[in-house]
Amino acid sequence: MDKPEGSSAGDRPPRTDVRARMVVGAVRLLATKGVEGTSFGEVLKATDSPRGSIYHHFPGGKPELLHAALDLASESGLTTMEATHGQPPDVVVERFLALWRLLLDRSQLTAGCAVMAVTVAATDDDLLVHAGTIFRTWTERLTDLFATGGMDVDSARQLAVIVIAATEGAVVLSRAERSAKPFDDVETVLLSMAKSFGAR
Amino acid sequence: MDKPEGSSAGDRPPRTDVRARMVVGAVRLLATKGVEGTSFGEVLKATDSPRGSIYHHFPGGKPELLHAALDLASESGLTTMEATHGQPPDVVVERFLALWRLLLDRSQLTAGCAVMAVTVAATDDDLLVHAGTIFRTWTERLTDLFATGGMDVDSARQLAVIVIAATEGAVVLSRAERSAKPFDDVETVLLSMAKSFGAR
DNA sequence: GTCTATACGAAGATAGAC
DNA sequence: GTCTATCTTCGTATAGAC
Repeated sequence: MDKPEGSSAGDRPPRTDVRARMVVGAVRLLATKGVEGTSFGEVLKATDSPRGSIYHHFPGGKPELLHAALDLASESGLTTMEATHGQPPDVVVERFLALWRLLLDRSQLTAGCAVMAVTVAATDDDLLVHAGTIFRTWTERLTDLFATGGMDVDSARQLAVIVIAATEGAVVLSRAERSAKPFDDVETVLLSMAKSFGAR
Repeated sequence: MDKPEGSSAGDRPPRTDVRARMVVGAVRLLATKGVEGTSFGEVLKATDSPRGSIYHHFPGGKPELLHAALDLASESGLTTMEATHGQPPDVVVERFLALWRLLLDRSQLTAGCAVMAVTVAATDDDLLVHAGTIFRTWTERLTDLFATGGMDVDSARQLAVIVIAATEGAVVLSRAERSAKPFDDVETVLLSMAKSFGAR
């Protein structure tokens, strides 16, 4: 996980990876404390990064950091989805939900979705558009997977949208209520839905 | 809720209502700009209130303002629900969705849910608990309405949770994507669900 | 009940040394 | 590439006059 820190020629770049660490930290902070709580100070403290390198790695300041965090969050969702290619709809739904359950479990119900955090804070217009693009991409990807799994396109899109909306909402409910129950209930309903939808 | 503060007996209180205006403004700001954007400065500007009266009306400072905003948001949801007492589940769902659609329409897709905004920002523990209580209360109330409408209690609770989760999520998606389509899709699915659930 | 003035700290951002 | 120092803006909060 750490760098070789090579010396001579032909070697890999120094790879301090401070930037990457900061982006990961930003995603985590967004998920747990929102945009407000994702100050450079907090990111630095959480990732043990040198203060002097903030504007070296992020000349665009905080917006650039947030955009980078959105990209990372987006990818992590997409990666999970790709892994379910070829599976039937209910399995795709199950895996998608498992990603979020893992987030809730590991954080002891203190973390949510970084993309949602940015959407809700909505300070910057560019950031809102970026978040919207991510949600749209997720929806399209899920739709494709459901269609590949045998569903007709209209049903596939409807299922994709409600899976994403309900999951995002469920994460918020479980976080606020400090209980996994809302998430469990939503999971039960979504799974049975995917099965009956899949029949079409 | 407020104290008479009167001098002599029987007279109406001065009713400047500055406090009430500020709370309404705070709810709106929370829904559109999140906790970060709901500074006293913004609230004052938005509600055209006198700066000097902030700590007169809210001795507890910003947390007190946010708690008051949560209470108001909670009530507005509950009021809408009460109005559907005795109706069948799909009508209850329809009315609940109509409340959120109105919010999206009137704000031209720029507003979301104030309770969610507080949950996601999660600065203060008391505020998170308060938000959780509201979600739980909404869920219980919806469950009652569905049960009264003829559903068995387990189905009623499951339907209540997914309606709230999916609606909250749909509002976020539509806001971020600047399109009512995600909300429309979720509405379609939830309504057909309420109908088939209602049969049990 | 509302005003002004002000203290205080946090956060974003820049400049120049090392 | 990282450091320190500094500037500015903003938001919360208090004090005391009107």
